[in-house]
Amino acid sequence: MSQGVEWALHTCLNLTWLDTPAPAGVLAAFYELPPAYLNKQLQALVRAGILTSVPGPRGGFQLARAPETISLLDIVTAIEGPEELLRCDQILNKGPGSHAGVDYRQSCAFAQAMRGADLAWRRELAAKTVADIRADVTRLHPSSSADTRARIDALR
Amino acid sequence: MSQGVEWALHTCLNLTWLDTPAPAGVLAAFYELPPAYLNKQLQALVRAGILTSVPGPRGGFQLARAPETISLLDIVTAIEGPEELLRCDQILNKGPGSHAGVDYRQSCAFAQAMRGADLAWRRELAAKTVADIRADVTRLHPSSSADTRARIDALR
DNA sequence: GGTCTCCTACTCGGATACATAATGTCCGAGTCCCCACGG
DNA sequence: CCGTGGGGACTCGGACATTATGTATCCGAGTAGGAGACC
Repeated sequence: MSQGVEWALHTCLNLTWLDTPAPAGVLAAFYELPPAYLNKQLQALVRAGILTSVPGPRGGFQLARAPETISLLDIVTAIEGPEELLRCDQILNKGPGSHAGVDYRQSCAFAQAMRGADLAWRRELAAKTVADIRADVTRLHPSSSADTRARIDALR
Repeated sequence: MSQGVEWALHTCLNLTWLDTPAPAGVLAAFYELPPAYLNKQLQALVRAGILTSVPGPRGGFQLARAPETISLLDIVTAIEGPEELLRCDQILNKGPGSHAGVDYRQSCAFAQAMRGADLAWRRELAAKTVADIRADVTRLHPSSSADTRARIDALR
């Protein structure tokens, strides 16, 4: 799975502490990431409606909606795309009892099982929001909010 | 996720109908797959202890143990490797409050959440065995056993 | 002093290279089967 | 007729190309902000 997912998750969390846009360069410097490449990932989050971008000076990225409404699944699908974990190519079509017009994504027993596992995975990810993570972090490290804001301002 | 997983799943199911080894070429022709590449995937299943291979004429691959003891997870991990879906690179180490000696695979809230989803996925896959799939298929298509055996023999 | 204009610096956004892993192919080592030969 | 040895064909196994995907980079379009000139 793409490494950009991890970057996107942490960056979204960092953005929850802020109330003004932060440029991609600053967000990248936070974890010493390649700035242009993080920018690319953030663009995907913008397309998914998770972030909004403002160009020009004092511009950057910020959350498009409340952290409570952003699930981890939203971020993962924004980066990785909507395809399920195992893309079923319906090789049964090439098999012996292949009837044209049959959708083996539905009838194939393996596809059903894999889809079930895929749904379980997505259910877990959909249940956890960025706000939940922020609450967990705040509980363990109450200074995170101030620390993050300070560091962002220092890099700005 | 690698396409070889789908091939391995269906091939293992086909092998449950047989009691003699089947060569990779025959198993590949069953679904019109590239023979040498399927061979490569089957080698991984052998290394994982799911199949056994016998060389020479009348040789090929066969199940190493009862289908009831082969879970879908076994096959997936044999092909894809044991890594979890999202490999956490601990980018927090580069962050502000990074304390050396802390394993962020454990403490990072995102890593925990992703690990939970990963476990849910694996639990689903581990619960379903090749024998379960075979039972499902037999229920819907009782002729599958004879059909598969006949086709394998025809290709042999 | 206030206001308008222009210019500069800064940002995102997409088009462009590079690296890595998945996919696909090929040939060699080992093994079994079959057949011919000898007893 | 039966046992035995050798040749041939078949199989896996790993080493070698090729393609696709993820990773990384660069430059252009657009915008806000500020400096300077003019009223």
